[in-house]
Amino acid sequence: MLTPKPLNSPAHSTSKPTQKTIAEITGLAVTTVSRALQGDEKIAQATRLRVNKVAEDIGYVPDHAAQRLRTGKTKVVSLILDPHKEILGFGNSLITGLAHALAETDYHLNVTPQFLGGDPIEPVEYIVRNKLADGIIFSRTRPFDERVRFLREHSFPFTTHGRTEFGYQHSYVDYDNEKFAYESVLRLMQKGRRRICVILPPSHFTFHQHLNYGYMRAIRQEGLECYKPEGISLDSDMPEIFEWAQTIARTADAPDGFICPGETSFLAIANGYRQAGKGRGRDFNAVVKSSSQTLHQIDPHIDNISEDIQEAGALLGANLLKTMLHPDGPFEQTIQDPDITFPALKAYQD
Amino acid sequence: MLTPKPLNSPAHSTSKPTQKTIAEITGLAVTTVSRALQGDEKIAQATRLRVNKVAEDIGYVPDHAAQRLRTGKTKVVSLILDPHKEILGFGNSLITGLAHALAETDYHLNVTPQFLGGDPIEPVEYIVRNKLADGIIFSRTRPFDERVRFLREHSFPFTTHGRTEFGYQHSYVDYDNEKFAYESVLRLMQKGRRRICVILPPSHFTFHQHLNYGYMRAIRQEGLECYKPEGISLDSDMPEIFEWAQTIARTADAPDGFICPGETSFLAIANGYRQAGKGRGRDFNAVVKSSSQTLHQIDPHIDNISEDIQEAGALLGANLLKTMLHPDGPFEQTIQDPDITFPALKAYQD
DNA sequence: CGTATTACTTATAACGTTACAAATGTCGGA
DNA sequence: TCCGACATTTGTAACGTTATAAGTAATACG
Repeated sequence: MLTPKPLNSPAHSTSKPTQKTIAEITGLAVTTVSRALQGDEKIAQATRLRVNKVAEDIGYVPDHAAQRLRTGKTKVVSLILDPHKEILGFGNSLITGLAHALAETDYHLNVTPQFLGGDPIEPVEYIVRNKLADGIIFSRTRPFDERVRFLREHSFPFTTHGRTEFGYQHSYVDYDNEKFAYESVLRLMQKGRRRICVILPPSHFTFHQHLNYGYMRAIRQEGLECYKPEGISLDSDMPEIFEWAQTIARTADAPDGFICPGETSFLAIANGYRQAGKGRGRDFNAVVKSSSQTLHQIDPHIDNISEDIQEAGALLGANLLKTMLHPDGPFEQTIQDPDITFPALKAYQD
Repeated sequence: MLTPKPLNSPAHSTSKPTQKTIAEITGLAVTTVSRALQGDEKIAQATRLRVNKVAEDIGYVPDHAAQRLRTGKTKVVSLILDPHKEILGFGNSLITGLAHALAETDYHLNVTPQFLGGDPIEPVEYIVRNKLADGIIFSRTRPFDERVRFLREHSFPFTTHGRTEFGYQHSYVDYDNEKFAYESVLRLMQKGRRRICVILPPSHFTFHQHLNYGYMRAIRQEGLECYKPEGISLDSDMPEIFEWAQTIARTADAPDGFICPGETSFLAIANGYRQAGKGRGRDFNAVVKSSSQTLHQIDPHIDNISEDIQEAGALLGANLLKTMLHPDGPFEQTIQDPDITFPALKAYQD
């Protein structure tokens, strides 16, 4: 597995082997070597085999910089990672899934962090201007996302995690948050809850709309009242949510059901209610969207609907690869279906 | 913020501006332009200013590929990210810290995932062979880590998260796990615990030794018995730890104190004990190493010693930058000091 | 007034690769 | 024997940048 020692012929002993080295050894022209390595059918098969053999023997590896300079292709995919607070291990899972999708290709993964409070368009512009990648992936999409507009204008391949509401099509992967919210309300009603509250992400994100719509549809259908906390969102810090929950828990018509589209918001709420002397199962229930096993360990009886982030990463990778191959569509649009399999009711009257 | 429109002179209207474009506009030679952009003192200041002005006006951005090809420098730092299970949000925090350290430089961050079960040397070899970066950062160091040996042999700049036991020096950032374990034992004793158990990482990691040494030192000093679970490690899956805890909790001399160098192991153990009818505070206590606010929400009374992963990322970045600047040392070696500030005892007899 | 020195600027070549157009050799058919 | 068609290989130039060495003009010095 270690780098093989270079051959000891005078011409190519010291420095690292290039196509020129192979050309000298085989007696072929550099052009021929290049095309043989690319698997060009116009090169005799015997030659291709010989070149590849020599290449392997001397430990030739193509120079990315040179290929990039010549072809204009970076062979890099950029993931813009923003500080998701609400989902435990979001970044890791997404990266892992994406890496799997790219593993069989010759694309590399480049992660550009989106700093908290920074303008989301910045990293995108930077990558496009400096041609740091051939394709971009980002999340926390907005209905009329500036980044989508920018990338489309520049005909730069991309895939988003989350939909937009532009008239035109683009590649995305999203989770059916509408269904998640709708089903969550029903589940909480099954448990006898009527004052059902939903924790929403900031309203400028597209998935705010989806969650809200699913929630409102169920609320109206069931004739319930609508509870949406003021000043609290999925992006609020845990202590902030905790404080709010503690306060609201002590009010007369405190919510008795919570829809938490993220794990951390649930933890803060449960803590707040506990502090106010209210217990889960007795005084309230919650449905949580989770993407790790963590909640199951905290309390095995929590109703949770899982979102497979690693799968999302893999799908994003696959969709982006297709987009880079066919930049003018058709665009792959994938919606992850929430896996609604709640345990039977009677066992969970905790 | 949008890319400025290129000038409309016939010579350089369509394609993206290069140094050649600037040369044509200013009437200078390309070489002069190049050196002016580099801030070479030998170029008249007036010229430098003029070149930079034009460069900005036409929206010139240097071509990374060309620079890389010519100079051999990639201006990339590679973080090899392995699937840490025990720390919530490890990857995100490390990346964020690292990104901050690199923000002011012209280095980019490249994340190469280490697949579960894959040979750790593989991504390192790959990066070095293909010259994908100028420096490497990795974690989960082993006492005689193959990667350290390999990188040293190839004189490739790197910084590790965790120490090794090689005779020679290299740059690293580590957490004082020895102190963490030692202080944890003392804390649990303060709470009246005597059967103190430590959850250790797999023994091939260096921080296994450090934790073990700190633990053993305290155990011997205090004349306690030593409890180390067989077949369970920090890397075990949560359900596995849960099962083990549930079983052990029912034994006669079940541990009454736990040292958890990761959040997830604590959650699984607490769950196991709970399932066996044993409560935290009453039947056992734990000291947890945590790197997020999550545990505080789950139970505000948990004794936890925090490890600042984001700071670790920033330190790793800073140390690597120094190493790349002075490849032959001196090597920056940073140890993060655990912040041992437990709440007063009486308030926490839960 | 000629030469050394300083302050700049520049021509040339190269990094490793690939696109393009052109060249070479081989073979079957007229 | 000659021609075209085919299979295969090759020379040249270029991608955008920078290192090297060499150039020019102006100034200082004796």
